Amino acid sequence: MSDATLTISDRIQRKLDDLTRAERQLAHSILENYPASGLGPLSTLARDANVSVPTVARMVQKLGFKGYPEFQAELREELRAKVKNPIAKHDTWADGAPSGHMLNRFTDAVINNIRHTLGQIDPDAFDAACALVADQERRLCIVGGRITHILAEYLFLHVQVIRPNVTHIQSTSNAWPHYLLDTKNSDVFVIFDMRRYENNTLKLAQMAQELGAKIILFTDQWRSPVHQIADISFSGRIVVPSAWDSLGTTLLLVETMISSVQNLNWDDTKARMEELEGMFDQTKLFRKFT
Amino acid sequence: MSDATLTISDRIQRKLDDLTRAERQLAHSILENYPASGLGPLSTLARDANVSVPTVARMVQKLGFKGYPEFQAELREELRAKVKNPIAKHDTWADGAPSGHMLNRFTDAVINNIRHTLGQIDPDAFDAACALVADQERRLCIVGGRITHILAEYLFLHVQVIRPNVTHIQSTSNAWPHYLLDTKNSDVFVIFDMRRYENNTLKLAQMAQELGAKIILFTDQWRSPVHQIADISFSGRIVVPSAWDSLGTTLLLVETMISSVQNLNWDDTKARMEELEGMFDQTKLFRKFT
DNA sequence: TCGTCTATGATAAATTTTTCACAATTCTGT
DNA sequence: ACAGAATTGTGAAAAATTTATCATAGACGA
Repeated sequence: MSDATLTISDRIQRKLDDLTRAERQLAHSILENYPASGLGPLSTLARDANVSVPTVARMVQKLGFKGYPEFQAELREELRAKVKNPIAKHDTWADGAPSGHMLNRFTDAVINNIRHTLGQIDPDAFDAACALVADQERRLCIVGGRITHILAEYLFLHVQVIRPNVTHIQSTSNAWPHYLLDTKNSDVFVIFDMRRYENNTLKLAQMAQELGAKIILFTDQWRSPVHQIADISFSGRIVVPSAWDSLGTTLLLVETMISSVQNLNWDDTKARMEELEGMFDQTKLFRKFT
Repeated sequence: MSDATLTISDRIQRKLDDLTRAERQLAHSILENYPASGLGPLSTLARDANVSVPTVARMVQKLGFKGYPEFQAELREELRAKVKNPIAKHDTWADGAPSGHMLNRFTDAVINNIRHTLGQIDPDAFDAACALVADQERRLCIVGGRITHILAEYLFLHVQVIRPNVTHIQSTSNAWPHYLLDTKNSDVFVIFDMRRYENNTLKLAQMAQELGAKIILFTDQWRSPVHQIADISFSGRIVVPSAWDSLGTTLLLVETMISSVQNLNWDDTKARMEELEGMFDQTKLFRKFT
């Protein structure tokens, strides 16, 4: 194995026998809580290990680095790689396609987005949002923009089955002021607003807020201005190798929300689904078999 | 929650709204590969985020640290604590939520679906499908059902920018027979049909095929009957812990297709996008800043 | 016991990094 | 369109960290 693939920890252990007493003492101190201690100033490291400053400098050179900063840079690089690692494990997603194939590049990006987004989500806020959406006492308005209206509609189509009193508004249409007429302060607005934030969406959100409605926002990592007035907001990463953004992460959040809301209202949902099934049967919309 | 128990990542996110543009840019850069980037020199961090050196210093103070070194010290402390903790962090996606939380269960399922689906996709078929969709000589019809029409519309909204001569049909509407009137045998139909396969969709597909059109199908793992007559079909896994199915995997495929098609037609796409931008500017639909 | 050689640490010099003060720019509200 | 405020960047000064030089202590063999 070449040096490039060895971690610094490995390199230290391999060299351990060639080191002098003070250096070994230092080495053990580094490994003690690795890699944090190596990322601080040289002098701190020396003090913690009870060795002199030059000892640290010398050992770092013995390990093959030009100087302490170079040693630190590699430690950071190692940390960076380690944090990324759980995804990188799957080198290629579509077997048989080169790793540079769009299928693999895109999937990588989406998984990355998901990891990032989920890591930053506050589960309590998420639960609170689900509870609001599930609350049948409140009227629910779902709002989407030029592209995001498809997420709004997706959420609408499902929540509609779970509970009554749900509306889907497209902020890009000019019909939305009508919906605000009846807004009460118990109402809940779920708003989707992603890059190329829309003026209409912001206005609608402001008016809804002034009327006392609760606002739940789904936006991207750069955050729609609606964020300022939203009660709860979720920002999903949307960067992919494309001229456009990805809705993948946000869809995941929406689907999870649907599932949670369904659980909160399960008794009702079950009854409503059965009823719906019956009606679908009559329309002959779906195939009965295969 | 006191500052002591908050991670720096949390603190950055909490402050995000109080930050200025450059500072937010920096904040995202720090979170991008956290915590490695914050452990390097201030100047490197500034360069990576494309902001000036004092901007970094100022933000760090806004976060409540006396200076950059103190900020770094706490980052290291955080890393130290995290490494010491024997908890398998990669077990869960949403830190702070129990592994049984819906967020984690759902994400697990979706990632699993993606892995499964991508593993079975034939890249050549995928490329062939993209080439068909990109071919401007052919008329393109995009067809969706009761739920899947949102994917159809999503694809439509994007392909519409990339190339002319695209139509979106909802098989559940009763207007679709009209679209078949002009079908030529060079036409391409992209059809979405997932569980609760729809009678109308099948009929539409059959008629299109009889008229000589090419058919590309997106379906689920159990495969819509349209599969029998489709030229190319992709089946995505859709099982999640919910009473409903997930469109996540299929959305991934659609977005990847959009990106590939965009690349195939890049010269045209670029020109069309610029034109579209100009038109959007005139509508004042989108916000110019923030 | 002495001399030599290596290991170690103290100190000073050099370099890098951080902070500060101020000017240029951008944004906001009238 | 303008004035005032806020934001951002430039360059210099201050502080720190790292590196180099050198002296001392200890180990080992003669």
